Amino acid sequence: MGLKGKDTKSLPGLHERIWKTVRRIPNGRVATYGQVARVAGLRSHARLVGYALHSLPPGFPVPWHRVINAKGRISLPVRSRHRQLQRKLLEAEGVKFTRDRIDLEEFGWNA
DNA sequence: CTGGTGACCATTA
DNA sequence: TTAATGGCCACCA
Repeated sequence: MGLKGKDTKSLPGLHERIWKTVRRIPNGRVATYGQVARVAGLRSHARLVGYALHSLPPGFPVPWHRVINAKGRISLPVRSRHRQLQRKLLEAEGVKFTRDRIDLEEFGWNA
């Protein structure tokens, strides 16, 4: 019954769906791209989550920084400012990094 | 239509 | 532990 990956064509506003889901991640917690995709009902669209966040209008009320990759790391380019900003925002919420990694067992969102 | 791209992921070596 | 690989598919030029 549910969406099995291919019938996403008829779904309108995939980006909105994704943003909406990201808005549900609690303060001080993180979710992976794949997890966001699953919760949004878009199984095989982990990459689209990254794309959707990338194309997020500046100042749009979505906690994009709470989304990281499956390894528990920030996916943004090492050199970019956004990467530093993301880490800063997370640490300000109490998320701890061990080297460059976040313990998903401890800070992962229980959706 | 076609082909390239990517803020991904699970598996394998 | 990291690195490579194949799959994934909406988006864009």
